[in-house]
Amino acid sequence: MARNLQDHILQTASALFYSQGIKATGVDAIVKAAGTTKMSLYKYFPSKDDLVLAHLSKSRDAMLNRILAGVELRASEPKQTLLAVFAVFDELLSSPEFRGCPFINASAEFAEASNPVQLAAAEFSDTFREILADLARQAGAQDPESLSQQLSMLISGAIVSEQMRRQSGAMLTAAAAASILIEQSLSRAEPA
Amino acid sequence: MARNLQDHILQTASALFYSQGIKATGVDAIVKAAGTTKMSLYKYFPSKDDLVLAHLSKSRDAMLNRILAGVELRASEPKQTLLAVFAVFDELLSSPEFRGCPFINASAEFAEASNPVQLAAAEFSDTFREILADLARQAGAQDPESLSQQLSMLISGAIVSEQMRRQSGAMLTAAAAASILIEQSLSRAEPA
DNA sequence: TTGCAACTATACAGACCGGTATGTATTATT
DNA sequence: AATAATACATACCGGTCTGTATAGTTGCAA
Repeated sequence: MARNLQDHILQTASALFYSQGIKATGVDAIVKAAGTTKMSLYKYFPSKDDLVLAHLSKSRDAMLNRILAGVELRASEPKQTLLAVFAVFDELLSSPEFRGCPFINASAEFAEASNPVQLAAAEFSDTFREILADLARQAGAQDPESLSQQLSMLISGAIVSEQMRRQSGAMLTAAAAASILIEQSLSRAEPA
Repeated sequence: MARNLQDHILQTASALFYSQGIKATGVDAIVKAAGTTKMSLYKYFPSKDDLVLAHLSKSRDAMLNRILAGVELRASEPKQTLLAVFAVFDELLSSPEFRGCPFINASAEFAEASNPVQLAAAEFSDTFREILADLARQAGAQDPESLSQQLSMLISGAIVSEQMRRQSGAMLTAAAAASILIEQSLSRAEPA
């Protein structure tokens, strides 16, 4: 199952952090769930904080890969490519394991602005927006920066909405709004 | 300053819960900040959970009052009334004490779906959406439910965006998107 | 077979958590 | 002056937290 113990511990911790929250998950619980011992855990991760940051890094990579793969899979005309991002997130929200965005949640759990967890969350947020901005630019949007920020806010909003009330179809409603905003931005960008 | 001790304790706790997070704020810290003792705190709030729920209830009332007052203050034509909500939130985001939405953050801190904190957060979210839906209905929107969900998602999204990166002007960008969505919804609602 | 590294088992340190017990000072009411 | 309510002071409880120390076990390789 786990090629090496370090990965196995990280994977176990990651699942617990996401499903129960980071502060709510003790090291003992991780050790028990992973079927290992504290000594082994602390061998690979010198502190819980290191483990938390590794979890966020892993989540970051998984999320970005999933988005890029989904976009590539559904890629067609420019507008549909942007909407493909919403389809990817709609899949995520539909999973019974969905428990919100790991970065939004982590940002809420660790309040101090200087905390490394906050920085990791902010960095992911920026990267995601840049991806959207690139897609918007390729689609020929009038103001790719604004459009990407708006689409990213719709997605974040749909995530927290779905987190509070499941099966609300939030991401589809968000996609409908996105469609209108994209249309506007593309039509205004056409030269006369 | 504090007319009675109970209010004073709640106010102190509320500020700490919001600024540092709920789980990160211990009872001892609240007692110390309020200049009182544990015994007095536990007289009025039988458990920390009770204090947390009181904090959310207080935040709920404060937030709803602020929104309604802001809307009434800026009320003019229907569309501007909806956009007034965004102006209220832009004010909130501009405060140096801003640390995100108390309910989104609380929802992230307490993961279990059945937790009373989750229920309080969901209830606020619903109430807020109903207010937006009423305004959208009064404005003559084509589909007030969808529009209100979209506007609410833009606002939540702008809040988390601003939480991760301050001074990003997220709420103004959200308002621009809202303006487009409102326009569309109103124009489509006009009978031919 | 010996040796070594990875891993396990378990106990513990020290701090902090929410919550309680006991007793005292202050103030208002009667 | 007697009583009752309110708040304070302080010490303590059991439990949990992150992190460490010590010792035993396994498996593989020379």
